[in-house]
Amino acid sequence: MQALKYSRQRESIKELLMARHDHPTADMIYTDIREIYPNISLGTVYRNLSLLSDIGEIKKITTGDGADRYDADTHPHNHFICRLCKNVMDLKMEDIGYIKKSASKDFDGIIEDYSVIFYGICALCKDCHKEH
Amino acid sequence: MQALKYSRQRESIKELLMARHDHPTADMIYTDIREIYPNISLGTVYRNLSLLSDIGEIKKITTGDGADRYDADTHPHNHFICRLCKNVMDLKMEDIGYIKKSASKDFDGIIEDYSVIFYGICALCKDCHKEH
DNA sequence: GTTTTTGCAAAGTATTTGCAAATGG
DNA sequence: CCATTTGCAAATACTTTGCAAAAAC
Repeated sequence: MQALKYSRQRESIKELLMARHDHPTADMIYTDIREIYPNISLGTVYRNLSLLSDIGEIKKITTGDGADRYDADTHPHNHFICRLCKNVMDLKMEDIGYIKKSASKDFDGIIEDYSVIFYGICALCKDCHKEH
Repeated sequence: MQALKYSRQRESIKELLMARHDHPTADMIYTDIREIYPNISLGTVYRNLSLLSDIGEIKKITTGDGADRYDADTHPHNHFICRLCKNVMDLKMEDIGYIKKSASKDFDGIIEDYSVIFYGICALCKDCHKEH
């Protein structure tokens, strides 16, 4: 039975993640957190991101291209990834939670969760024909 | 400009993928295809899966846990992943293509595509309380 | 004959893990 | 003190790549 003990590193990772909204990778977080804890290791960052994700305090976003991203916003919302600049952004759109019911309808198992990612070209890349 | 040349290996990979519906990984395909082409290399499998995916003949499924899966069925449909047995299965459900319109509504960029994955416990794992 | 594809091996990413030392409760 | 977490380094998992030879056209 594993009791959770406080750690400054974990706290700092979560704070950092709550302060930004660009869905950073473990490595981006590692780089930033080193300014506060210069000796923190990448392994610790990965371990804490996994742990926070397991207990539901953050969300892992698997993009299908490169490293996983992390998001401190656990409210139901969807993401968009620009195929040019690769930025991961929040999408403002109406709730589509009912697709879960839709999926459950003729299914014998249990649908617990779902994740949606939209792909395309972001506003900036659309206008400039280059990456951002 | 790159012209596409026939290759038996590529053809075989596509046939194999069309014959099965379990969304295999590159490595599973590699193992199977070796019974036909014992000298095929894993690199060739990866290269062809990428190529087929790029030209839209197959679909890559990124699961967020382990290797990517591949699917020869390119019709719009959604997938379910059991968090116990990790199987990736097709979901029979009504079309939810309108979430794309929903996402486009207040978005300045271009939504080209989307992918949905449902997570939970499959019927078999639900009944047996163990993996399959 | 020129271009594309292959097999092989090596390299490249992303992530996890073993372990002794440090920290938390 | 005992359990958990850390830093470090090594290991692992997955995928891509350089290159000379083979195959396609």
